[in-house]
Amino acid sequence: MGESIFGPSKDKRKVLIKNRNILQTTYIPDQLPHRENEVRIIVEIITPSLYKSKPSNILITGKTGTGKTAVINYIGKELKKEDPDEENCSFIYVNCEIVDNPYGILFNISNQIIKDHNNRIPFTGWSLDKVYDTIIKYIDEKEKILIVVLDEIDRIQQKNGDDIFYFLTTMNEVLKNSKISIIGVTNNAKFMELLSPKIKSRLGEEKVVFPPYQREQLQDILKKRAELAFDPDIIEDGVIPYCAAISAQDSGDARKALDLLRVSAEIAERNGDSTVTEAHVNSARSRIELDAVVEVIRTLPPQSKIVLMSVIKNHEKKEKDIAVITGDVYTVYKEICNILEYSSLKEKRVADLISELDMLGIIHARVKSFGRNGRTREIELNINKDIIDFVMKDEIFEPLSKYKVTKQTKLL
DNA sequence: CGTCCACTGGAATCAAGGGTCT
DNA sequence: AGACCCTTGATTCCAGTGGACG
Repeated sequence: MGESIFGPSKDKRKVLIKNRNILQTTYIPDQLPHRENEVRIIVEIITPSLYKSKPSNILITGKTGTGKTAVINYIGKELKKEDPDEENCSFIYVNCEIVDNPYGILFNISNQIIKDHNNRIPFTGWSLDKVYDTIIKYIDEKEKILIVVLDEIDRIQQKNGDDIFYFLTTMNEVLKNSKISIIGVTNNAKFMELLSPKIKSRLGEEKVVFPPYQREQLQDILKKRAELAFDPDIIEDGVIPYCAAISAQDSGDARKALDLLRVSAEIAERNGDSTVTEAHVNSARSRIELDAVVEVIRTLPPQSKIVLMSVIKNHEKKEKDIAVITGDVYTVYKEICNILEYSSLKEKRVADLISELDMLGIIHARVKSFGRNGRTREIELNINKDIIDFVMKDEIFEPLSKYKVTKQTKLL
């Protein structure tokens, strides 16, 4: 038998994680420590659905990683246990981060209810009215309560206004035998303020706020998961408190804490170490940050990459204390498009792309008035040298290797 | 104090690409 | 085949604006 190229790597690698699933963020544990209170409140509100009467709509808010999604899915699972054949109520979960347009939402909801394949709603092609009518008809026949969870609900609002909420909340006025109640989930505390008053009062009949986890609570959560995922003595003593402390410091995010632990263990595995130490946590910490940004940039559409590149080029050339502004970015942007033989977008669109990059946290762009010199955005980079290098290495920029910003841009 | 710059921010509109329905 | 529908990305239009300068 020949030597496998995987041989050395396999020899070196020790399996430290006994059960990988448990450390994934999608895993729903059987119990959610320190969220008993929230579970109880929500369960109390939606219990009527088991008796075919409509629960109030709920709006759940809380920062990322405070267990909102976990709690709601957990409750969904338990609800299904109480009513296995969905005689009285159905629980429907839609993640609006993934489907964020009205048609998509209705499509998603309907096809979780409609079981027979012939009556399914096509994923595009119909008018919204038709989809709406079909759903209404279908669920009214079922004579039951529908609990629709809209996770990351602020995403829809952001892109499409509140038309869809109007659709959804007025369904009850048309429905005779069934009712629908909505659970909105968001990490944007100001989400409510963006809604029209009518929708606001409907959607927010009940409100539940998830507080961030405290350090001890995070520690507890991690410990419970670690017991399931690892054999004893794999994780060194200080590691879990350390992970908890780090995550508690920045906003009590349990997802981050879990990621930290998982990545630490993965790094240890790859190194061939037999335990997970605080040193691993430290390297995990920077790895996670780096990976996240790199991933965002890698998947950027080409035009956004070019805009980002022109921001970078502007900063390379810029003189001390002189701001890079939208106009500068646009002139360089056009030159780059020329060299790359890409068609260039108009000013407005590029300005919008700049805003998007800002929202992704890759750049800082805040509006500032320069008096006589107008009012525009002052643009700064928010990524470090390594990541800039990564951007430069992107294959679409190949023809750019010799290029330097030569033209004097406006403010220089 | 008023002017006036270089945009911003929002809305309306268009074009292309995914479809269904008759 | 032709009429419609929805979404996305881009363009066009336009009123509005913070503050340095005169």
